[in-house]
Amino acid sequence: MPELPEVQTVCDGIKDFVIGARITNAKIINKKLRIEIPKSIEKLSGTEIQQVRRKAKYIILELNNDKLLVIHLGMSGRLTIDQNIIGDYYHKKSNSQKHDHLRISLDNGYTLTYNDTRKFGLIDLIDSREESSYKYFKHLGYEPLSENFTKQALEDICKARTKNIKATIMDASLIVGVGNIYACEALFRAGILPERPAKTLSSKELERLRQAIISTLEDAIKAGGSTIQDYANPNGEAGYFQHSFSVYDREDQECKICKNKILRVKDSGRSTYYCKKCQK
DNA sequence: AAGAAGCCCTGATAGC
DNA sequence: TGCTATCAGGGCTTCT
Repeated sequence: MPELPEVQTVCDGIKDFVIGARITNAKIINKKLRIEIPKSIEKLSGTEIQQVRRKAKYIILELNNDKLLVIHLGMSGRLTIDQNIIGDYYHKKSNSQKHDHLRISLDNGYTLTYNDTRKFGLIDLIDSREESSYKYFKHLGYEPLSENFTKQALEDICKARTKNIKATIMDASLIVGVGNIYACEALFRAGILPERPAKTLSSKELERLRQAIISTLEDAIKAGGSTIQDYANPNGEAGYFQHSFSVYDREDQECKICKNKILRVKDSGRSTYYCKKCQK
């Protein structure tokens, strides 16, 4: 379940291995994902990867042919770096090959593999000039870690909104990158009940929430940073900041602040964890 | 227009 | 033991 911090960690982790490298071979192993992997990806041999960046929860590889390789990890997607042994001979040690979908061999001896058991991810190849009009990008909301995500921005989002605050901050057309885990964590950190309609939050509460969203994501990125090595390590696996979750997946356990039991409720099919005493 | 529900998928787990 | 039912969840599509 990668969210923004995990996606950022993956971007940071693969950078050293792919930037400046040329693709020697791109092989689609299983095209079935959220959308079919376009065949055009197999014609990328000779192309250089110039930059790696994140947009919402998408990973973007900038190529030197004015194309962007767009990757979304969905629920269970993984990008791993393995070392080729001889030329294109592929020696994968990091995890099972069972759900491999795409394998990109590079001229520096490394192989980038996309693996996704649940097939909720996406891999696409688009023209760099169409980035802003791309179907999956054009409706994206604020980047929470950008300067655009101001106090005023969050107030405008919530001003007349009747749906609850948790669903609001998880809505990618409003704010990107905040999934179920970090929505629960940020609301706990801000001391706000998840089910409250967005428009009932005061200006002061919204500012507390904004700062909680930012700090929760930043802390998770910092924690992820210490596991960057693992992405390069064939045996490694970068995980969540899970040792420090305050409420997520802690039903019936003690609240770290007040010792009351953490509660779990279902909200539009998603589990929501919170502390009834610490969150108002 | 906004919000809620449905759907995609597999593996882990619970229930019989 | 081994089968079957349930659940998890991001994000798009469809319905209200």
